[in-house]
Amino acid sequence: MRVTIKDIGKRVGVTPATVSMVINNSPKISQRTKDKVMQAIKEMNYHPNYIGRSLVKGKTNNIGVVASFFASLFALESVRGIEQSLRKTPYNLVLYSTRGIEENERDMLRRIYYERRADGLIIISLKADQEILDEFKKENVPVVFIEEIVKGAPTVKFNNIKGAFMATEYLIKQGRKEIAIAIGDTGLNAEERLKGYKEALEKHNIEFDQNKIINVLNYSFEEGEEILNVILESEKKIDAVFCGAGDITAIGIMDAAKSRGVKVPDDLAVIGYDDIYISNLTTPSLTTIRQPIAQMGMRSFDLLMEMIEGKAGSESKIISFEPELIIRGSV
Amino acid sequence: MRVTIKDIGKRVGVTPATVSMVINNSPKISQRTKDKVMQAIKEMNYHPNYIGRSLVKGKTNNIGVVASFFASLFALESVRGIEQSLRKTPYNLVLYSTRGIEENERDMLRRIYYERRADGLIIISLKADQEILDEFKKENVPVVFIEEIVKGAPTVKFNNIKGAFMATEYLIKQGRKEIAIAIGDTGLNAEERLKGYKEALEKHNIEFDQNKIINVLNYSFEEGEEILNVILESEKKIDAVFCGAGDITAIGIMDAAKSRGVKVPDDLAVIGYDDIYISNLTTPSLTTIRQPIAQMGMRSFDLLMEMIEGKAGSESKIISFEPELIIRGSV
DNA sequence: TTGTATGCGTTATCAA
DNA sequence: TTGATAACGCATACAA
Repeated sequence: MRVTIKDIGKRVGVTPATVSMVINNSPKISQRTKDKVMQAIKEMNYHPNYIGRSLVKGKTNNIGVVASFFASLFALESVRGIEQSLRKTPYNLVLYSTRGIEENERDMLRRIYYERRADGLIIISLKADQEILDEFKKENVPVVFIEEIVKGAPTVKFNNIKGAFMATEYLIKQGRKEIAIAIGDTGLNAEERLKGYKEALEKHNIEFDQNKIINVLNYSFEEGEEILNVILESEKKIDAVFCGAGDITAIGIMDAAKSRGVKVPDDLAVIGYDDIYISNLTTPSLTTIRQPIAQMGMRSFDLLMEMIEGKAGSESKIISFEPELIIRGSV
Repeated sequence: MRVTIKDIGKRVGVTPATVSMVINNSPKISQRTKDKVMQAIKEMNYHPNYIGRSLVKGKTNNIGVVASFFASLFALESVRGIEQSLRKTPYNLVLYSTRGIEENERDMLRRIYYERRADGLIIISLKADQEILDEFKKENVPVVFIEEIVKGAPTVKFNNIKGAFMATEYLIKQGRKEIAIAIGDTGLNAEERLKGYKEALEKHNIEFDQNKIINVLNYSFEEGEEILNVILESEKKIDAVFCGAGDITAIGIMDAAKSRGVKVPDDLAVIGYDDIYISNLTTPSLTTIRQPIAQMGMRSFDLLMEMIEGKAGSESKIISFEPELIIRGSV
């Protein structure tokens, strides 16, 4: 059987309550009893049972991280950052995957919430409806969102507008005139990056051309080839592409260019988004926008801690992380 | 306040015990009571409290994953695989990082164990001493190891001997005679890969030459340059290198070769280990050994489930995953 | 078929 | 300074 405070109490000749007070460093226990109890704890190799403690305290010391999958670079990098911050605290990380099923999200969040599985939640790239958020608030379960903006809770996210702006402006400053953008057509990120692209054009008095938007669907390496085809078949001679869809697709574009005899960056400048590891190793290496994902994960955890400790409110606010332009060989 | 079985009981006019039995689908409850209770559960939006349930059941429905860090490709890929298998089950994943502090490992494992934090443990690339393992057994907490072999518990790992053998033999069959191996000098993996390398040489009657072992320290891209230097300065003219230290270093070797005017594969054949994403995208693309890390994560979780359900014993055994030779352009 | 009583391991309140 | 007792939410053995 496990050793409990009862056993310790019996051994020392005090009640479990006293043992508990010793464990919790109550100031009103005599040094003598303290010593005796501590001694017994060591000798009997006692460790407090988390479950019992949680039940009476109403606190799990768990932080839940919810995402549709833990498979993407983004989700795993976020987890990495969160874990890094969490090391300073007594909290543990519990991963909840909604298995990519959208209807699951509501259920999942509800369950975590009502079943008392976590003291706070970090929700990665998931939408949550107002109703659930209100429930969470009632019970004081703090929530931080990553990348998705929901009214009534803080969001930690990247400044995509600025990232796209920097990329586009850099292309312009390098003398490119006909700049295409390859970007997904759904989601806040794509929207913002398109906005940044437009803003850069506007600032430099280049007219925005709807035809220069190339729609990206699955963000794959293979899709780079299709994108290159669109570029080559374009009416205007495109001399640069900002691939807001990410480095993987950008590298796909470069790869397709190579086999089609299109020289990067001379014939076509390419700039990516993400700065994944490989981007430094391609030929030419990829100029791109770096997002400090892990850092953002850390910040979201820190914020959640502040909320749990009551140092920060749970009102809507956006904490924005600034991207960085990494200049390499593809522009 | 939260809704508990007490509240449900009051509402319906039964005792909490009855409600509990309904929730747990006891066959000896009349359909009428069942219906009424279920109705109330819905209306009052009741969800069972996990903590309470865990306390009485002695079961947390949590699976702990312990690693020194959750930062490496290997650890995160494993988590990904584990999570994938876990989706079919009611279990949740709790991540425990030992923060890279070796003394922490013991403490960490002990705490998880005694504090009843998890029903089972998957330990990634960590050594655990016999003593702790014996404790775990006493309390019936099943443990599965990934990559590290410990007496008294099953291990899921890759067949490194075979992987190295395949790589080396492929080089031999391509007509290479002077084959170097770049490999770390500590750890089971390095040991096994070196063994596979030797076995391939032996099979093809090539004498093993101690001088062809190139010691790798930090598995970095940059280290590739040093390795190439060793190769070029070698007495015998080396015409191939099996980089058992991994693809990143292998790509570093190729990169250094390019800037030194050494042609891959003509002057020097290079073969890596891991098949990371980028290996398909270098010029030339890297021939390498692929390990299905995520799959292995899945298997380790499945095995743990079998142990928890009593379908599998917890005795020492090794489940080995076979690597795959991915032939590309660098050999 | 349902109710009563008890216990899981801990903490907190009140008395002594 | 310590002990007795109740409580957290739930499940189960036994009684009714």
